[in-house]
Amino acid sequence: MRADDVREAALTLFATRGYHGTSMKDIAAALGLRAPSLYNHVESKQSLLQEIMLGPLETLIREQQAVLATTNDVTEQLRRAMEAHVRFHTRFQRQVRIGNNEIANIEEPARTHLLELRRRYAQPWIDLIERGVAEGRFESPSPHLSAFAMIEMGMGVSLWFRAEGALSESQVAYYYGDMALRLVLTRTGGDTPARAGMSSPSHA
Amino acid sequence: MRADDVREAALTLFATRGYHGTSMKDIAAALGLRAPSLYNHVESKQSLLQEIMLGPLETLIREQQAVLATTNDVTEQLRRAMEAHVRFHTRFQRQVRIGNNEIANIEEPARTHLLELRRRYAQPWIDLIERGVAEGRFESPSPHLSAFAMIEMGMGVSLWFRAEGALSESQVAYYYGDMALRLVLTRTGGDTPARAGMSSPSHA
DNA sequence: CCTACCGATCGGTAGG
DNA sequence: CCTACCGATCGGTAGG
Repeated sequence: MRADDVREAALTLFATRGYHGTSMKDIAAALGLRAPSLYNHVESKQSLLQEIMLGPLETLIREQQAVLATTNDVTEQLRRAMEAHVRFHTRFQRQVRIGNNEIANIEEPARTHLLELRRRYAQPWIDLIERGVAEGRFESPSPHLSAFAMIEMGMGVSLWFRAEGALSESQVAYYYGDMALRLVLTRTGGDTPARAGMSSPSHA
Repeated sequence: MRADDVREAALTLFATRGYHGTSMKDIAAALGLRAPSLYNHVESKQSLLQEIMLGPLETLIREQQAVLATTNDVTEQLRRAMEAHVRFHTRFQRQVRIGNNEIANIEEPARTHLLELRRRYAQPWIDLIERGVAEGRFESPSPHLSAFAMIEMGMGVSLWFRAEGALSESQVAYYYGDMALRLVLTRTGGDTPARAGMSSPSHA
């Protein structure tokens, strides 16, 4: 029995029953243990929640930084940022659900830290759109709103994506990448790249 | 003291502290009462949650039906559906938060009913996009995904909208209406209407 | 509308 | 890893 096993059990239970709807006894039972035994591996129920909520968000931010460094073309950066965003939300569905639903239940100072990490993740989207507008490639009455719309749109994938479903992770990622560009690309610009659609992704 | 006062107090507390994070004692205290007195007005804590989660969703569906009946033009229907969607999400922010965060805590059979109402709300979006594609006005590799993207995008408004903010409810609604069209309008179509932008809305 | 009270459950500790 | 146990809190009822 490792601490990660406890976290994994807590992850599934928190995601399906909610934080307060899950007891330490429930988590222990999922592992074939009694509740007090969990305290040999984790500090508290609250610390489990904080690790589940903060860890994946830090991963998401790292992945964003990595993907933005792969090109300087603002259009392609936006496309790849959305693809990475969507891939994350297909892979960490339980964590995203907890991250969104349990904000009221994460205690300070972790809560403030979480909201700060969220802002830190959103900022590059805003910057990207503002730069695209400055370069005349994008149009947006409010880069803030456009960024929020894109982020929220992609988070929704975590609500319905199924690995066994009709669309693969990559197909969904390409589709959302296209949609992000649709939201801001100038309609008359001769530089608008051909849209990939889902049957002919522009890159692997 | 009316039952509505109890619901209103529960609404604010559930939205900020979560369902299980709010006790009947908390709700009573917000009204200057003791917990047992609440049972003269409401049946149970769970019934409060169910009313808060189901009532607004029924309102949303009614408003959707009304707005779709105002025109037969599929483009204009989509625009107005998104505007109504966004207006709802600026006006019922607390209810939307509870509706999204407490799905694990609403008991059967209300939970199944809630999910059924959600499907019933999503279906006209899908139908609309499919019809637009059939008419050659929209393009979408998957009307389902396009619909989910639009719905989720608009729901995000409930997370950040502030009545005292820089943008009015109408400005945000127009902006999101434009974005919905951007997601599906054919780019070469001569029938694409001029976009309103936020400074010159196309209609009041 | 209140006080008094109920059984159940909670997160967590003691001690081995 | 367990049993035994703690104080606290919960939703709800009795009875007036």
